[in-house]
Amino acid sequence: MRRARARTRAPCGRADLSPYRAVRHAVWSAAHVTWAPPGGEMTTASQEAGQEERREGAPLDTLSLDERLYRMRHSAAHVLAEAVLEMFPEAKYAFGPPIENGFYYDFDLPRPLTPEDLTRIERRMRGTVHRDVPIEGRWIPKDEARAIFADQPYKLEMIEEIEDDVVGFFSHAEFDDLCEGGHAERTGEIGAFALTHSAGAYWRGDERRPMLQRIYGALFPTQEELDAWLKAREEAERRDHRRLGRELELFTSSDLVGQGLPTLLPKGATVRRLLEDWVVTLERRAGYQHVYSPVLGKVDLYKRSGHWEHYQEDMFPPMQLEHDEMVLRPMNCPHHILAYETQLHSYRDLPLRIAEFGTMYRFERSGVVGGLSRVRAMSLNDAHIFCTPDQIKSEFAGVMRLVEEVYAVLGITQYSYRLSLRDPADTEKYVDNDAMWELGQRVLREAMDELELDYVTAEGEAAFYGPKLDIQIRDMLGREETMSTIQVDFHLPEQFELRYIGEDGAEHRPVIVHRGVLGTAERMMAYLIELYAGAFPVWLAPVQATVIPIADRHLDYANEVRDALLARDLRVEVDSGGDRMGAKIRKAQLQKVPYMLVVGDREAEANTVSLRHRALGDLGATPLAEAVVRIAGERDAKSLDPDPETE
RNA sequence: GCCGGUGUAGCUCAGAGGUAGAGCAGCUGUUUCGUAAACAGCAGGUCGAGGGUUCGAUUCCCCCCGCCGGCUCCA
Repeated sequence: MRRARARTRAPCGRADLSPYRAVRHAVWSAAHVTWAPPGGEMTTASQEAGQEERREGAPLDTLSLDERLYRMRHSAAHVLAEAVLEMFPEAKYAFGPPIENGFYYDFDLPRPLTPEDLTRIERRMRGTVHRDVPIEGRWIPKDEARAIFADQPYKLEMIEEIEDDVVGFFSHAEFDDLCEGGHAERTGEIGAFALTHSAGAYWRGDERRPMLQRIYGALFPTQEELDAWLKAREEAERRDHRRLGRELELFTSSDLVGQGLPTLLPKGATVRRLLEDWVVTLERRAGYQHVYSPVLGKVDLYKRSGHWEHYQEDMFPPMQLEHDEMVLRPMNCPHHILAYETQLHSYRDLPLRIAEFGTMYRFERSGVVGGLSRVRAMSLNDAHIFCTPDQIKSEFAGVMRLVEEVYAVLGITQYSYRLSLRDPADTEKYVDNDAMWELGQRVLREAMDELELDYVTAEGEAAFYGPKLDIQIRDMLGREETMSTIQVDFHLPEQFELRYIGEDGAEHRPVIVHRGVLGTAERMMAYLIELYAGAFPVWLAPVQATVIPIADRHLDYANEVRDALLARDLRVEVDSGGDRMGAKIRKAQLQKVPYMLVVGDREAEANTVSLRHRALGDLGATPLAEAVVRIAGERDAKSLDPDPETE
């Protein structure tokens, strides 16, 4: 198995593309996403470059690289920078790597860019591509680099951070860049590209440093591939859960309520309740016990748990009551700990699994909230497993089984594992206890290895109290989010002085495994809306069937059909409006109702329905009883649609 | 929170320094129809909030708020 943790050096001066991030892209590319480069997994060019002779005058040759796309995208970033520098001679250029579907470059510019600027920049870039000039690289001494980039503060900063005596240098035409390569040989080999948008980005990804302007471009070897990607992106935008949420009447939000506080409408509430009931059932079978705990509590509780010290910034500010300061809970671990503490436990009680589907409140920064995937009131499918240290691995495996079952039923196939570790240097964010972290991280690694699962590691992504294994999914636009998470915690048991009586009659400290399967109901719904493009499988569909009477005289029979479905506990509506049948079908199609039951004279006569499926179309005359069995059967089997992609 | 964009009817969007328009949805009427949109009429907006410039602002300027794209953060 692959422990995907390679040392990578970022191009154009190894700035803010963290090793983890570079590798993460590689894993996604290889395992899940749209392209796999000729060599299979995307080895970054700089890994190869690192094996070359680093001395002054040595050719910085990348011909051996079998990474054409990487090189095309990287060179396109250089061509972009060249165009921007021509248009804005006073511009400072910072960092410009190839990324998954293209490239970007960061600039410090005298004024904000407009869409027209992008058009002009793009035109200039095409000129450079057309001129087909050679791109050349070599190693140069640091002093020479300092002279070349004398008026480029960002480049100078990068030069100073390079430990070698020589630095990579690439140029084409009049354009120079500090860069360790992975480039096309000539600008004519760059392929088909388009500048997509510009956005702000902090220098070095650090919010205390200047905000630069980042220009993003998409690039593929051929125009056909680029067009296909642009088209796919447009389609992805059409299944944005925020858009579908409105169109399908799933949820709404209002600035009268506040940012990040959406309201689930009846149809969305139906979906959530079904998901929730189902997962609670699975958890009960897996030995979890469910509790309810309050959303408001004294700040002292969170001081004891450590949340206050480490998490205060992310909590809603406290409210002052008569004698106490109260806060909205950001997590419910302390409550579950209190549930554990109501009894003195024997080792025979363990593992004890306390679960709750409750809402947490987190004061997310205003720029990040949106839709259902990033909210300030989130309903966690949370549980805390109190166990002995030697039960951690089997509990971990049990959670993974649960996650896999849930994902399989929902049809979630594109996800990756991320082992989130602490950043040892960050004692502010993380509980300061080296031994505890080492142990927790080792246990998680071992557990993953035993399950033979591939993962990437991410330093600085852990919870404040312990390391975690996150399961990452991507939304339709490729943005990555954590869905499920499993966390090992030696800290909270210590804080609350938890204990159990062991076989030896002595007191021992239990371990807590925190875990979320759905993550949050909100984020899971956002994801599923996009995954299904709003066409929920029958078991989750807010309306499972619409009965469509052809004319008013068929209303009585339509109601009979409805009642037959209701008798099997199906969610059914009769469209008794004045529209023609075609319009009623269209309405039901647009609402993504799985089944339409058209009834007219023939059907009323023969006690049949004319069955239509939203994806399969007209299925023809079907005896009413048969139609009911079919729909109820699909519901009970939690079947996925034949092919949601093609809808 | 930061950078940029943006905010006109329930939704999607036009418009212009002289107090606004379309399509869909809604309502009413006519039509009773066979697998993705029948026809007609009606109604619907302090043009995101506040301030300023102006004889006059929804339009120009400032500030605030929301939304969108990123960054940072994160379930």
